[in-house]
Amino acid sequence: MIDLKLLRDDPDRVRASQLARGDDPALVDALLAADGARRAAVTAGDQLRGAQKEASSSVRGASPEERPAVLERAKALAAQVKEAEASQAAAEVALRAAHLAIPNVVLPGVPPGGEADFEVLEQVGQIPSYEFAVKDHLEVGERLKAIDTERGAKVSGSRFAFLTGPGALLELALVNHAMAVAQRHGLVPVIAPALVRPEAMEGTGFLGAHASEVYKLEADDLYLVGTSEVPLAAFHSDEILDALPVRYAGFSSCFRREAGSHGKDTRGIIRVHQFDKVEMFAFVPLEEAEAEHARLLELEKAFLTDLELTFRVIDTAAGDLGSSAARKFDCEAWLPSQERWLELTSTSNCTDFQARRLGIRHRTTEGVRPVATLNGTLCAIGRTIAVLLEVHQREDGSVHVPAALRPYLGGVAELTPA
RNA sequence: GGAGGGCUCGCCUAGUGGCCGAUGGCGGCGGUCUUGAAAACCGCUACAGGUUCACCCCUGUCGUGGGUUCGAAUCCCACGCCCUCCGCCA
Repeated sequence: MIDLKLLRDDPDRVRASQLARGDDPALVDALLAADGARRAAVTAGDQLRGAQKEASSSVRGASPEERPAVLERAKALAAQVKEAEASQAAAEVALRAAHLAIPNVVLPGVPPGGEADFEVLEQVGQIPSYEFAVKDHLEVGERLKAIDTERGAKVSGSRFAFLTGPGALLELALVNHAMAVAQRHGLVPVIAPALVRPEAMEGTGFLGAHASEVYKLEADDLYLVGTSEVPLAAFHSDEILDALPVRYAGFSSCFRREAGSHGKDTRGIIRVHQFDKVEMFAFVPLEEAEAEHARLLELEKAFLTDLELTFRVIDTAAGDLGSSAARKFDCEAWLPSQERWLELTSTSNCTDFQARRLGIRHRTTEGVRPVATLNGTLCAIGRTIAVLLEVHQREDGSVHVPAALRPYLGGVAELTPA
């Protein structure tokens, strides 16, 4: 939810943000109108309630003669209060609906436009070249007996895979390395629930435009999370935090319906319904959000560098931001088999948008204020394995293991087909 | 799945129709005292909304929603959540 004070003070900024995202600026005016209507309803209700309160407390002191008249007056006011409360409730509902319709206000500097309008900030490493015909990650993985998509499909359907042998060990190594890095930088390791209540899902903004991406367990009114951002954000919901910053690194399985991506990335494990991920999450004062965002990006870059991958960093365009994000940086690694960049990590500055919905605040000298929330991928494991297998493959089918991962793999320097 | 118990201000707790936004303790903050600290004593100590430059003031909030009533933390109904015991179970 955006800050209504900002909207009142500077509606043009919100309109400009809507335009940059390619969303309807008229929604901003609808929200302004709903806000005004609610305020009028609240004021009217407060006055009536005050009068009614006075009337009912005068009932006790009334003499027997005047009692019937006083009671009559109090009753009449009670009826009016009831009406006023009904219209106040209606105004609140209308305001909330209008409020939820507006995504976060983008930060200055975010490129306007859609998915293709990102800005490349930097490239780390050289695009690798190979003196043999590169295989894609599935072929490499199958020869290593690390990935089994056929049995994944047999057991669970399309877009499911088994990680076996070296594949499974690689996952554990990546998790361990990610958690070690996280701890070294002061993030608290967390194993998060993958099933959450509707409030958590809604509060993080995943039930809006992307609701069809989400698995829901109807019988239990629970959702399967698509990222541990959801449980990590909701971890402190309805709390007033004493000391900031608070930083976590959460591990969980992630579930995505991939409803709108038929025919896209169908091969291998680049786009599957279930994968595991280590996600960073930070709660900081609003003024420190941008600095924290830079910090999360640095951690992501360092992690990819540890894995000896080539990647570029992009500043995502406004229209490609999630509804909660005010700015988003993606790290995209080079995928040799397709000779293209593939998103491996993503870090979003959600400013106070999620915190407002989730009721996460902290005390400042000016009072209790919503915090800023930020998230960032430390390691999306399945996709990272896919890229590692491709980038570090050799002609003989073996795969070079980056030095950073060796301690977690019994010291081996390469994976070889059995 | 079966049977009970409970949800009040950061934590614990008092409170069975108007004098309750709500008692007391702990914790926290400020002050007195002290070279400093502790102890003791005094004071302050929820959030949201409306109005306001600000103070004041007004309104709402005792798990949530509804009902009864002139008036509800207190009575009624529904729901949610937490806990305990039994059963089952990684």
